[in-house]
Amino acid sequence: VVYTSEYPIVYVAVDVVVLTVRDRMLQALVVERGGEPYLGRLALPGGFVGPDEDLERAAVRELKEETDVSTGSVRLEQLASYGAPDRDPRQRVVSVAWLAVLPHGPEPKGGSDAAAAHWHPVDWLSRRGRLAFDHRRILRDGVDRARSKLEYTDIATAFVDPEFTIAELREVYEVMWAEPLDPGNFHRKVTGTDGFVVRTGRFRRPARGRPAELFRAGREQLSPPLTRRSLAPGR
Amino acid sequence: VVYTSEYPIVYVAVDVVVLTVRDRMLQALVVERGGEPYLGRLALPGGFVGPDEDLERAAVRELKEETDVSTGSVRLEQLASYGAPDRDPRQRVVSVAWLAVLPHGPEPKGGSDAAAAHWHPVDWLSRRGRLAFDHRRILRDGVDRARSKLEYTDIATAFVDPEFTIAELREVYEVMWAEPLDPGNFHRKVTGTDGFVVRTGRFRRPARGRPAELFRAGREQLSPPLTRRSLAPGR
DNA sequence: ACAAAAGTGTTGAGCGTACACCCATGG
DNA sequence: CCATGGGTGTACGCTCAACACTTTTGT
Repeated sequence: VVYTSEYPIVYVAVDVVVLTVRDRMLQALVVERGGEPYLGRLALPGGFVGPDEDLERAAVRELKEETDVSTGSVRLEQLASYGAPDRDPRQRVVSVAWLAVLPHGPEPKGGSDAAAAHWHPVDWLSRRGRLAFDHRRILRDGVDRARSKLEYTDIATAFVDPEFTIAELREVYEVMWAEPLDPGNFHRKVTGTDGFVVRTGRFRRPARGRPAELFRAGREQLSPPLTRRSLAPGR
Repeated sequence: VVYTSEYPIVYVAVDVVVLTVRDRMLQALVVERGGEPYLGRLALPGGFVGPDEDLERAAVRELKEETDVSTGSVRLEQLASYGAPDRDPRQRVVSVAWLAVLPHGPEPKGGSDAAAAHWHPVDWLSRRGRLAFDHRRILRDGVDRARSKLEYTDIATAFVDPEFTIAELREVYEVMWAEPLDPGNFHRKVTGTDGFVVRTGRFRRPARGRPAELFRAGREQLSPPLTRRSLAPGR
């Protein structure tokens, strides 16, 4: 089938910045490109939008094709669109980028594929990792967005399991902001911020020490926010 | 000329939410549609992206075609992209929306055109104004963005002239948040927030009362932010 | 002199940082 | 018993909302 248009053709794609915390590092999901251009380079998962496909649905589909994550546990949010005329050497492509946050970095699908997806630390990707297209920029924008949303939304709860301890939540903030937080003050602040977390009454036994209470995520917008200034001041 | 593609064709457009404060009201620039679909309805200024045109450049071009504003005094920021398959009844169109903020709502160009642009209060547009396509949603997203950016950026300075008084800046906040602010505390907060505003040493005489010092905009990011909570609490 | 708007002083309340301390478990 | 991590108590310092007050103009 050949499609025709009286206007110049612009392709529309989606790319997804998929973030997780593994081994106390912020990591992102990338695939190795199996074709030109940028053959063999790392790239964000993504692809073209289907003819009658909603943009968000396309992002979900691309994400599912790379991981085994169930849709329910993914939080997808639109980041921005990237449309520099020369961002793809083949033809004009405008890409709508999305941010997804997963708990615990599940193993990606089909590890034997040529285009297998892998987790890599964001620090490494943005320094030594030579990403295809403008994906380094997109990754940076996604990380910046997640980092700032920690303050005024419950996005941190998307990095942990549905039931989590306050210490697990604290680890997310510590990794994202790359600084240690006072455990006591963090606990008080999180449990004291209106509907941020909800007690379950159940507990989990850590390797050592007193059992920690399990919580579930509450409302999405935090007020007052958990400012970085207030959680990680001088030190 | 006819262009061909082996993939389904998606058109890429830009739409611009242009905001200003006039007559103590937040107003937006809209055009009356001169063709189908939505003939005669109000719509955000916008149009298709040129074949080798950057997205931001397309937004600037559309804005210039409707107003006489010089590029320098416009602040453009990407809002989001809208791509529901049925958002345009003719064909698949993905629109990249932008936010622009102007001082004082200059008169739009070519007031005699059928597709003349006009300022309308945002309140009216979002209630009684029946906007074309999903532009009501885009307008709301743009207003929400501007409103929240008042707290942690200097976006308010884009609503006033390059040299402005603190009272003019306060009017922007009062209109955007729809609540009166304490003049004294506002003055202290703004002048005390590190590089937000810079004294010029010059003054302006108001109709009545003591002359007000003129300031210029300083750095873009505010720290600490001017929180709405702290500026407009109980009352 | 008075009204009006700009701008400064002041104070009590509340928040948050730092750190001490207690709690509950495993070894 | 000790070590370890979970969680609470507490006090000093800082911010800031409220509002009184001073400054500088036009009429």
